[in-house]
Amino acid sequence: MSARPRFREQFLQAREDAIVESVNRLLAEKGFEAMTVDEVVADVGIAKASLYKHFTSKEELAAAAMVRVLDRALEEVARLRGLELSAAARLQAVARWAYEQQMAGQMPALPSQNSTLRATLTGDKAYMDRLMQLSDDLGAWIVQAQGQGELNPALPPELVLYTLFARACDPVLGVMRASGAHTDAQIVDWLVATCFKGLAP
Amino acid sequence: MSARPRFREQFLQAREDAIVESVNRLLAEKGFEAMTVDEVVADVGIAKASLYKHFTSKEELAAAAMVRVLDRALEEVARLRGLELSAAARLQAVARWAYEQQMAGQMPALPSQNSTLRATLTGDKAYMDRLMQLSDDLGAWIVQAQGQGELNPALPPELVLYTLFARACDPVLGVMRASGAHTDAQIVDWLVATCFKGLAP
DNA sequence: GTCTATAAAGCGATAGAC
DNA sequence: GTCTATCGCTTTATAGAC
Repeated sequence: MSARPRFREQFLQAREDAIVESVNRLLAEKGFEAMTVDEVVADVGIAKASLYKHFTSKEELAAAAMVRVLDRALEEVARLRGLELSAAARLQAVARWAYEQQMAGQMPALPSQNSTLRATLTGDKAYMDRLMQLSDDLGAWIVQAQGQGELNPALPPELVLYTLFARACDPVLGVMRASGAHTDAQIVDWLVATCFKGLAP
Repeated sequence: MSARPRFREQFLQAREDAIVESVNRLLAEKGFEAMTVDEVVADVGIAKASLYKHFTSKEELAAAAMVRVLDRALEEVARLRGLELSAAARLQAVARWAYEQQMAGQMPALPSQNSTLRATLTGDKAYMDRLMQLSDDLGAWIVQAQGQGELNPALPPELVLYTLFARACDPVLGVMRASGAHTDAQIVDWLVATCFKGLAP
């Protein structure tokens, strides 16, 4: 009911975007447990109480960051849908995209064990909607690729899907980059190849 | 300089073993950050101050658990060396062993980001000795398998090694088991196959 | 060496003034 | 809505009696 709601809304939206972007980066850098709310507010340059007017808990911060990355993943999926590629080639492109995001420090990493975080995520409609949308999109490509003999049909589609999700946070990338012996592009190439063709020749 | 040192030593050794076994299980179950020292002492049935007479920090607890699992891995490697198998078959057997350990809740999971933990581990001679021994053993098999054309020679041996270490904590196993749709043995088979042959047919 | 009790510090979350 | 200041809880680690 304010006199000039749109200006105010835009300002608040921009601030929320800045918060989520910072959270995204910190989650990619140190993970959920190691990231503190104090770090986030210091990075954004606001007071902690102000942050808690936008997000009611640390878990909701992580959920917002996940919504952001899922939106970008869905954008990439939509872009790939417009290209003339086989289903397997599209899945490979998605995997490559995920590795490149991780290489750029843009892939938030969440612990799979934390129960309160899981509860917040599963209760977040925005997150669950996007997660299911992405799973459906990739699942269709997986089944299609298996039918075309480009993906092992003996593997359950869910296992392929979970494997792709897991490889998006593959710790091997960080270790290989830390060794400093190879270029980022070379590492990504190897990881994509290992994911789809394995370690065998 | 006690009057009956051997009895006392044996008792203390048994208590330390009980502590490390509990830590190993808790690390496999909830990870380093979520595991609290209070949980450990409650599980073992001793007072917290008593635990700190054996181990001077939570990080050292994790290091002791890692030494334990590395010892078991080295035992498995020694066992495999006695069998008539190709280098690639031995690596595959090691991967299978690691997945089975994880399935049994015996594979401790450490965060790769925690810096104080990393500092303790790299400063722990018992841990570093075993880690380097295992890396050398597996590295020899990797180079051998690549020379025999059973492993992709285009991949740097270090990438293969890190991949095997990473798959030992592969989160895909936990998600697949949670779905409850497949047997443990079937899941392990799929994961080993995916690791070496990839998602492609 | 083991215990009870407590110190010391970090962190998530909030109260209340503006 | 934003700020400062602080609460309340958890957790690691230790002091001191036995």
